[in-house]
Amino acid sequence: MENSADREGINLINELTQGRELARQLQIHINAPSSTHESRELLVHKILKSYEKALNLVKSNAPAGMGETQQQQTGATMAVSENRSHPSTGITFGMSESPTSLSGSPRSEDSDREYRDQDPGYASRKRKTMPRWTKHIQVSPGMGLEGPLDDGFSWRKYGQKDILGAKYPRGYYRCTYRHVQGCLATKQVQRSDEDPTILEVTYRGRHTCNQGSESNQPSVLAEKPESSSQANIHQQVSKSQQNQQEILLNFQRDLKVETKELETNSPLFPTFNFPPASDERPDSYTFCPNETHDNFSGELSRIFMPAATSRSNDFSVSPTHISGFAGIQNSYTLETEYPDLISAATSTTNSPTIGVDFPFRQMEFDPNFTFDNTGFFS
DNA sequence: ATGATTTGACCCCG
DNA sequence: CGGGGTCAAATCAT
Repeated sequence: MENSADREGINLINELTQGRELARQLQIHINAPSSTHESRELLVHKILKSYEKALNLVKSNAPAGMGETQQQQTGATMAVSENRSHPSTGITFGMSESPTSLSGSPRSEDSDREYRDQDPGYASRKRKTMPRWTKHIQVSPGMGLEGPLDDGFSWRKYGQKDILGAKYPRGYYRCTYRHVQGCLATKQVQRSDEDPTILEVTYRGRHTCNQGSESNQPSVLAEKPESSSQANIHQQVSKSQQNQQEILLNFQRDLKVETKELETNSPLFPTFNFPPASDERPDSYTFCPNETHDNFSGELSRIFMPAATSRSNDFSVSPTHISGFAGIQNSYTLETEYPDLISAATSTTNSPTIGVDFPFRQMEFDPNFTFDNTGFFS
């Protein structure tokens, strides 16, 4: 059993380190002509969130009586003011800790209760490695696309629950093909109580069903045109999702080779960003390395820079050329809260690698997943 | 009739 | 013990 104090201390350091790194990136962004408004906003959002987390960590150790600042995704509210038909999304990618959400409460996920009976070890392990990331989706008030908004996959609602401290209930969705194809992907949709036009969509698990797998045809998805109540948006997204899934799979496969190089410094990870490509190929994966992980970046660039975008020091993000999904900017931020892995890494004598390989080896990436060019360590 | 949603109960975990 | 997540029967929609 680990003392939680150590763990929180590490997390605190991580948060602060990430905040610093994000601020640096923001600085670069400010000077970079290629930087977009959205990406900067996103960085601000992440910085704020990082500090919120850090504050929470401090508060948890501090004597009671300190004011409770509301933790909410301020920056996610970055309304894409220029176009209201362009809902914006800010995505946080995490795996063992809930992002600063409206509830603020820790979550426990057990989507596989059934399996656990037969194979507890398997189930719990699988659950722990289940990736989780959150999008903050802003929907325009007038539009009907909310709730289970169509992200290229078909979901089936299996529950709804009032969350403590949240105005609106949280909806639970699982992949429609869960039982047919054993796809364990789930998502939760929580409307922000501050701004009801913001949906916090937390995805969990990778789609193993066909809708996100290997078919590259333009119209693969939704063999089931359900959800007549909600606006069915164009679903070509899934194509790029499939692509990205493959790429990401390659990504994690290749990555574990390089992890040894990363033990040098603070556990910062490079981040990257590629917009949800409109069509078959996401044509610009932009990947932004951190200063400390150049070899990492080299490795990544090999994988993530299919085309001309090989300027590994550039932060060029082009979230503008989105299509398919009503212009939603998909920027996913990897969050690495992995206390277990950290404590494991730090306590192990012969492997000082700060769990660097964790996110890519154990995490399964989702097809509708895009990296962002901000530090994804939190 | 079939499949999705609703909704209260149940389970697990912190 | 309480909150969050899931199950599953009842209900609704197509």
